[in-house]
Amino acid sequence: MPVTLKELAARANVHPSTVSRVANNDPGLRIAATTRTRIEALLRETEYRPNGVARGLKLRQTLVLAVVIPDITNPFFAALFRGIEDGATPRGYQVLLCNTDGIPERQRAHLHSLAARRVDGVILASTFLKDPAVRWLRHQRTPYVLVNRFSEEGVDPFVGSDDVVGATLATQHLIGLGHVRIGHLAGQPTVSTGVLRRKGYHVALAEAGIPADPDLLVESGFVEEGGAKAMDHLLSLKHPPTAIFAVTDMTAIGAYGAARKRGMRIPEDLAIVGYNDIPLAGRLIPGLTTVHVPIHEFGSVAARMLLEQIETGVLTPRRVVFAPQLVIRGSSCLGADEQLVRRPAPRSPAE
Amino acid sequence: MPVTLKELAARANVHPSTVSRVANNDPGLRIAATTRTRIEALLRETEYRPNGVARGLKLRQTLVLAVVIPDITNPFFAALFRGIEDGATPRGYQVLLCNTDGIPERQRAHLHSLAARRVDGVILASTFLKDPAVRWLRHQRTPYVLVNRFSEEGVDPFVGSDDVVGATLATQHLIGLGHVRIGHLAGQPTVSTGVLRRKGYHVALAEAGIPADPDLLVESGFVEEGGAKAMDHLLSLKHPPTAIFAVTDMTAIGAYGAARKRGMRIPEDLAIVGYNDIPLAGRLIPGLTTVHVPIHEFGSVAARMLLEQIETGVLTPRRVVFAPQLVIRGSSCLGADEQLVRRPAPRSPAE
DNA sequence: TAACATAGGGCAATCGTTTGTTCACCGCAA
DNA sequence: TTGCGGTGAACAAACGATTGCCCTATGTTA
Repeated sequence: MPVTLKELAARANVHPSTVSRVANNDPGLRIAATTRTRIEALLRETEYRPNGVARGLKLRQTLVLAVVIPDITNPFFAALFRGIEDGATPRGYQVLLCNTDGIPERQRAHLHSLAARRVDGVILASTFLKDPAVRWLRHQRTPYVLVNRFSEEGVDPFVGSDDVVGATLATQHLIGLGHVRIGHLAGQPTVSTGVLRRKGYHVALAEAGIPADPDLLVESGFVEEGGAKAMDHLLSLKHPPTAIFAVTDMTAIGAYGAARKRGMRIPEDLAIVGYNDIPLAGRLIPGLTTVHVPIHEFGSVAARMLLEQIETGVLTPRRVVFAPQLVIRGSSCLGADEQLVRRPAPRSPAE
Repeated sequence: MPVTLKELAARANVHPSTVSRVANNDPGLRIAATTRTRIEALLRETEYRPNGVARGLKLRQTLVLAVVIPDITNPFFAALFRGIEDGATPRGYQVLLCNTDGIPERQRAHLHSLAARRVDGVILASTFLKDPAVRWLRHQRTPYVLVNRFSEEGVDPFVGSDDVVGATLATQHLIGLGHVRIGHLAGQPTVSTGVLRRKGYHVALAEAGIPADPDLLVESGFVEEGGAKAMDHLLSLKHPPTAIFAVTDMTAIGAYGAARKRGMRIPEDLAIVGYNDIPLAGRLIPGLTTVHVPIHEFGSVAARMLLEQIETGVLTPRRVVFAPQLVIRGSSCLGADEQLVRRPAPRSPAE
């Protein structure tokens, strides 16, 4: 059992409050040098560390943050988490991780537990558009930051990338390669990234004067299996696409599988572009052309924004939006795997 | 601000303790039906949930577990974490995730914070042999379970696989394919998995009457970069190996890269076998032959063992050891990617 | 000599729950 | 009237720390 203030006080023959003040280095404390050293020796000897639970009760802060995501086995979220932890740990916070599998009920249940635990703040990366969970957080006055997806434009603290720009970049790249029948493995329209990347896809087509064939846009969701199914459907069309923009790298990986099963070569028979540039993307064969976003930085910036909120007590709906960059690899251009990177004027974190 | 017992008591015109008993459904409570319904209505209306911090202080349990691992972006640990969470959440626990990057000092720092927070238990997957951190946990009487790696044989609660058997299986497979110069990308001798897989490798060689060439065993550590470097070194030998057993799938992936840089074909010029069967292994091209272990189950079993310890208060050094299985894919045999699995009498979780 | 600083700590309330014990009241039997 | 048992709740003491205020010596100043 760890030692308590009371025990130390008894051993040093002083009042617990005195030990506490010494331990916390209370600046206004007047104390005899001998008493102080006696107490300090005791503190070191017993390796006293105040009970965090009691401290949390009194001080109304737990030094715990929570991260709510769909699934940590998705490399995107793993990298994101590292960023968050790297931002939080140096400031004395530790981080609870909650997986929801994208199920609203699980998200709700986690958030309720977290609130009961009085975590100091929450980082949410599994938000839907108009998400009631976010409204609830706002209403509870729990500090929070949304990452990657937002719930309502401009209302919540948010860090992510400019999805429209990124998707446009990706689609333009395929157009530039001469593709005309470009398919989109799309995210759900209930999620901001789904909507915005879809929009970017359409913007690029329109700018190039290519009519958008509705048959070429199919909803795949954000993970591998959905990507495989959707791709399979596209490839069974009478006029299948020659290129694909996938809403997510994981979706693109699903597409790889589906294409290969039909004996198609990438990129010769089918060019593929993803989104996020997860570490895995560069390891695929061929490498996956994708839209790079600074995932780790998403996390560390989100953590810092959250801590700022917590420490100042002000909830500004600040938005940090990174400019995405296209990373060209072999999945779109034959032989591009010597990693040529085209950067669209990397405007630094906006506003 | 969430509502407190005191406020509810005032609104219901009863004493806080009464509200508490109603909320907790105290079986020994004698109360007028009308009072009870009045309080229950209030509880529902305000969505009262007791302050977990206060509760934790009083009850001496936080309903928080902690997981200490090297790095969540390693797919092995991501899968492990999911297993743990899936085991813990249904019982009302949430889980703190701590990354150490394998640095003892960070592990120590995390464990100290966790102890101060009074987490109910710790799952450690980043243990060294004779790890002082483990001794410290034992000494603190913090419930804990070691996963994948152990610190001292038979002393700690542990869940993992039989590393010697797994490594033997992997090496025998390569021998069976006719390889004689078989290299090993080895883990550090300071870690149980490093030692035991090395041992399995030697056992298989010895059984086959193949003399172990010390030049063919190089320490690579458990992650990609080390694997690449070590592989590169092996390939620069006068008599390079024709086959490799890598201590870990990530190490094997590093080896893929190094081999490819030299223009070698897998498996024609170099056969590779890994360990763990992370999800990524099956997606590589060619698929990675590897030793399958039930990662997710490691996690859920560890969580259940930990909860049992917590709830019963007894720390039995129970060991759950799974029998590993060889999964043959294209990285060792040309054309094996139709996923043939050889199972060595899957003896179920041993004592 | 009385008033007053100052040094050196002690006191006690508080954070929000839980839980063993006590208490007031009522009806009923002796 | 007294005593007793049962109801229906209130009381109060924790859990371990923090912090504003108070108290007692001792020395200093007027």
